[in-house]
Amino acid sequence: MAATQEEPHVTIADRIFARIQQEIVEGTLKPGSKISEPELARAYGISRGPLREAIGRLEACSLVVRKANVGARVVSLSAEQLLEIYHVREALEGMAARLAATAMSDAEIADLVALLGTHRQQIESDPSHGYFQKEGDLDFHYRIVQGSKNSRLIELLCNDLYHLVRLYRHQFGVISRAQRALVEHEHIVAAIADRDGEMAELLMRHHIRTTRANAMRCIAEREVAVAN
Amino acid sequence: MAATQEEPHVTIADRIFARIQQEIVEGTLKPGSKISEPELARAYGISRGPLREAIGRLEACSLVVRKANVGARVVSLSAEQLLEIYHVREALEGMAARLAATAMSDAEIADLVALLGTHRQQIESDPSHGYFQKEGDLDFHYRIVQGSKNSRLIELLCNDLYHLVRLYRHQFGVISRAQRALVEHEHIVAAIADRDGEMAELLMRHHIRTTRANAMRCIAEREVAVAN
DNA sequence: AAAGCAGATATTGTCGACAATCTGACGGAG
DNA sequence: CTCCGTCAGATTGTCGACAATATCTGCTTT
Repeated sequence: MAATQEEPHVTIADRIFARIQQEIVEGTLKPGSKISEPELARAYGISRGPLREAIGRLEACSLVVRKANVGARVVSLSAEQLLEIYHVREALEGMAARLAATAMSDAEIADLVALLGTHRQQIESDPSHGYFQKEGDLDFHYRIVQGSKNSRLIELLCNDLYHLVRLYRHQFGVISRAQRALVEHEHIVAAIADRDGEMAELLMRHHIRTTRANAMRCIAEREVAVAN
Repeated sequence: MAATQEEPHVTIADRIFARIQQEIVEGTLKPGSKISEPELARAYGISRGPLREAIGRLEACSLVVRKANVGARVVSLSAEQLLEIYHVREALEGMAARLAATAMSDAEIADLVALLGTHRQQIESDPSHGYFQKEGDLDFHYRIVQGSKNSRLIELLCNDLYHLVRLYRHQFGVISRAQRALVEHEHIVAAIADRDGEMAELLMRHHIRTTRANAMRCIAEREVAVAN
């Protein structure tokens, strides 16, 4: 007996859901494009039953929007909707940081410090940073949320919002400010290591507000570029 | 043309979803009880297809939990899970109050003041308060969230979390402290009327923390009562 | 020529049936 | 007597087909 391992018994709907989710997040299925049930069912060699269930779950994490008798389309985020998401992120991740400050074990905090160490190394060796830091940034936030030990918070952020975040990073070409973000990450971890939840929340919220401002600036620049 | 009225074209799955949701929240379907697909399909005179879709949506707002090849059961909240929900509520509703302080119109604020007036009247005329204030409390929170004008916040709180809140109020017999809650509500509205988002958030978070403490106390008392 | 209507086509919503899996009972071995 | 394997019943997962609705095409009308 390896452990109390509960085989989740993966179903077709599970596989299709994960697959379409990945294709949406990575941009293979572009925002605004139609999700045709017969077409996808043929493409994946499955029936429409499991496919519809998968689409339902995608709708639940707002990766697709569906209208009755019309069909589903990949979500296309407007700048306003993105702002709304950032407000939710600020609230939820702030709380996550606060909880993590008391819920994380010393070992987990040490791991987090080590992670930031590799990020710093990565940035100093390659100042052009670019792609890595994007995922590295999410990796950091992911760990903080996990550290809160609040299952509902974890599900909301890791299963829903982060996919949306990754999606819009593809949709709008948001470039992350790696060095400044890393410094802010280090401050947050320092507060958690101090077991100062109040400070961790304040720093996290400030960090996300800053990230939001950066994203909004990128989008505004992109829009004038498109207008030309 | 009456207006830009978009007929949402209600489907069977929509009706069944709303119906089961109501039965769960109101306690007709008790926590932990099994959701049998053949049984409910016969009871409602529909096929298993729309019913399964409805169950999927109920799972998305965590009113039921489902295991593959086993089935779905009405969610049964533990005290720990309830605590987690309160942390999420504190974060989200705090943000909602902050946003409402700048997003609500003067007319909406006036309506809110009027609502609290009726609550005060109700309480002073009937100090035993009891049932009414429960729904009155949710009504207040509901309006604040709507006032944030943040559609994602509105959906998270009004479509998901509030149903869970109403459910656990039935599951555990939590009695609300009407007078103190009303005073706190009035302070929050005062901050919103002052357009002081920072203060509105602080007061709302404090209010929810107090509510949480009250709920936890009620549950603890109930558990010793059950133990006897 | 543009707008509006009618029919054809395709897609979504719904249904009943079949296959895979879980649950519980029965019987036998230790 | 307890524990394990086997089998029957029921339930969930999946499939293909039918009905209801939306979309597109082409024609008529002003």
